[in-house]
Amino acid sequence: MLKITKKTEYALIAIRHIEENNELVSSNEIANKYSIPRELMAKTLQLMAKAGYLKAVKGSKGGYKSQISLDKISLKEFMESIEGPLALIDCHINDDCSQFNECNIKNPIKRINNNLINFLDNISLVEITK
Amino acid sequence: MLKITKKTEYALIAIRHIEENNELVSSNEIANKYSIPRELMAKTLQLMAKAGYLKAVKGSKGGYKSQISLDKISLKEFMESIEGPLALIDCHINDDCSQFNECNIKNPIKRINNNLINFLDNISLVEITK
DNA sequence: TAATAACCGACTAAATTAGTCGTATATAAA
DNA sequence: TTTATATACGACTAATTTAGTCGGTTATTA
Repeated sequence: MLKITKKTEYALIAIRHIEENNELVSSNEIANKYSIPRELMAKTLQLMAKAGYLKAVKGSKGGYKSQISLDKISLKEFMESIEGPLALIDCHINDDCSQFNECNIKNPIKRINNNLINFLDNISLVEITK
Repeated sequence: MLKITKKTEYALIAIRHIEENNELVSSNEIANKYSIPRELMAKTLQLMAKAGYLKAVKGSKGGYKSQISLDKISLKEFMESIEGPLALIDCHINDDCSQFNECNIKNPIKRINNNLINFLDNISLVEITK
């Protein structure tokens, strides 16, 4: 409960590592250094590149470099671009809960959810490098 | 990611319902009203009784009643008594992460985790009834 | 042309969460 | 004293989500 996924965890490890390297860093390099499964690290980096956080360079001697300032991205934004919308319970995202009408906690939970989102939105990615 | 479980969700629904009823409320009653699986609701209520939040009365005409003031319990405390310790990632709880030594985000995540726990600890259960 | 790297989708495995079942015990009421 | 209804509890299965793997493609450097 309330866990972040490995994918997000690996993404954070990668972004910090890349941020602290001026040169291109390959997926393999990161996977080895932090004992992360090769393919999974690769996939995650591809996601990050797609989201615009990283610049990818193909081919031998290729790799990734950072394309953002960490202080401009919030943890909320970063996580959502990797995992999709965040919410404590599903009905906050897709509205199709069969129990919805009778639910007596939907409003309170929504309020708490918003506060949580807000909490994450106020944490900048720079925090990860400290 | 970052979801609360159904068990916790059902527990919150139940505690609010019970709180708004002076009389004994049975597991079946709650399960029916909110379309929650009978057995699961029962199990969850038993957990809450064990944790001391509810008083259980056995037998026909039995059921549960509240044994706490919601304003004295935090959401963190309530959730943990149902699900066990909260943490964004496992190494905060059990320390046995094989990647631990090289991990470059362990401290930042721990800090963020503590803030999150703190956030939940500052929300009282009364919030659920508003 | 060989080696290395990103790219991508489909797939399998593992873990967690959700829900079920059977059985025991307690109590009220017919 | 029997029936109905309730909590109590552990073992089990099902469903969903998360984690990880595999095969094949394109791009670039040496």
